Amino acid sequence: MSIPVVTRFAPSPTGYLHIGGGRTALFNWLYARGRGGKFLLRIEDTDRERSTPEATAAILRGLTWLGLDWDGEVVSQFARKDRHAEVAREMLARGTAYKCFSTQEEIAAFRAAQEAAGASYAVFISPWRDADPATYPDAPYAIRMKAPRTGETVIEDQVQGRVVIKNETLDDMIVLRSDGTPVYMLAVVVDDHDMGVTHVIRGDDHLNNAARQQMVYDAMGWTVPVWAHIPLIHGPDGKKLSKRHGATGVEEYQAMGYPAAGMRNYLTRLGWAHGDAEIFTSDEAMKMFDLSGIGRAPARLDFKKLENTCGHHMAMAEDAALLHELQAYLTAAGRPALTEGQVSLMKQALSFLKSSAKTFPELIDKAAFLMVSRPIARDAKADEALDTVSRGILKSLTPRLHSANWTKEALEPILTGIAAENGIGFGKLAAPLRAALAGRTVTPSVYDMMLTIGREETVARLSDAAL
RNA sequence: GGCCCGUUCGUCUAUCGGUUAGGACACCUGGUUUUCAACCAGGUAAGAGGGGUUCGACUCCCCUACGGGCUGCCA
Repeated sequence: MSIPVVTRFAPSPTGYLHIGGGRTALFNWLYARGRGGKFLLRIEDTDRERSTPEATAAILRGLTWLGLDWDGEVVSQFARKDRHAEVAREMLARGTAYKCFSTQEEIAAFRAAQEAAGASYAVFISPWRDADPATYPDAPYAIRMKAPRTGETVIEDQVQGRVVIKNETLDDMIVLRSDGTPVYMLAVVVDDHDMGVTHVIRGDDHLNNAARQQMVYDAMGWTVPVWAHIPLIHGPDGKKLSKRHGATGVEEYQAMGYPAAGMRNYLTRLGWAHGDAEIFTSDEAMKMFDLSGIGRAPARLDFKKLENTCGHHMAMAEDAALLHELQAYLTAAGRPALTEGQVSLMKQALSFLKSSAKTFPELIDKAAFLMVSRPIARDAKADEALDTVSRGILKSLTPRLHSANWTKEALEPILTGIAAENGIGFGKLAAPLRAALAGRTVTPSVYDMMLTIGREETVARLSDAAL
């Protein structure tokens, strides 16, 4: 009987949800959900200067769009500052931390002197580390962890393997600032411990930090969680992902019209693999997901593959759900909402539209024929397709549509018949039909369009064009 | 500067000492077709470089190069 898995995502609310953060959250979510565990959310808002409620809201929106639901209340790290300070005091009492009266000026001077001497970087060891409390001045002090100076700290990482850090390369990190506020490194450990986090899955920019955090666990006699430091995501050029690569915020992807299921699938496969599995649902991903499948090298974003993956999910989606997401997309992208009439037409059209669209903008574009109203504006190519001969054919076609059953089976012989009578292939007939029905020459199948808009509208559009 | 991590087709990756190095995206060719797409079939394409270890290395070790991270009273 193993302990239930508890994972967490702990972003800093200093901006939107970064795509890399989204993937980190996704991995934590998949791992927990696939094992009947819990996935918690904690906002690391201890930096009061940079943290904003807007950023927190944006992060929550991003996670929600991605479909990553968390358990329980969102924890504010800042709100727990007293608890953090309490632990710092306990470390003091246990003798695993000490009061350091060195001022920031003194520390800066030490580093400057090191640099001036041309010496290689040296860790700062506070002179108060082993000082007699009797010598303590009546001055503000910070609390520093009394870290081991010899030996090594070993991080058994599920992704990176066994990482050995020599203790002499680490300084005695401050756990409580002289103003009494806790430092991030302490806060994470205390929070993760108090929240019962069993698996810490996060970016590998924290790999080195893990050593110092592990020292805090040891100092408090707490159980060290399972570590899994995952590589960061890079831009297409292999450099760290930044604004110049284009979209870095999760919400930007929503606004670009990628379906969330496709996004999840793509992000899951970015830096993680399970044999040849490429296209899968979230349920399937939960079953397959494991830490051992995570790669150690940073992955690059590939929009082409993202689109392809999204195309599969678009086609897999259920019409009703897809319609909802389409409407959410229109809102997110600031595009006009569907009218009631368009919604009902869309319900019929989705079944064939979704099979070939990869994104919502593409879906909308293919649905142009049901978004327009008479008189239908035509582009240049559509005008070209409606030459005199074609108009004549359309004119002769409309009467036959009045009595026809409105099914593809009934319509097909009528259209092919008209084409044959005029000695042209069906392709030649389809062009003016597209032009008449949609005002453009690139459209879904003419049958699909006719069936969707119905007899009355079809005849009206054809008559308009035949004039 | 020090320490840590990484490097298989253009991209995401499989491989866990012995394979014609597999799959997916992209690309190219052909097919299907009512346009675009989708779809089907086929093809081009990879172990950063150099040393070891071994009967045998993509796989293990070392060096170099390149990329990334950490090195704060930031998170």
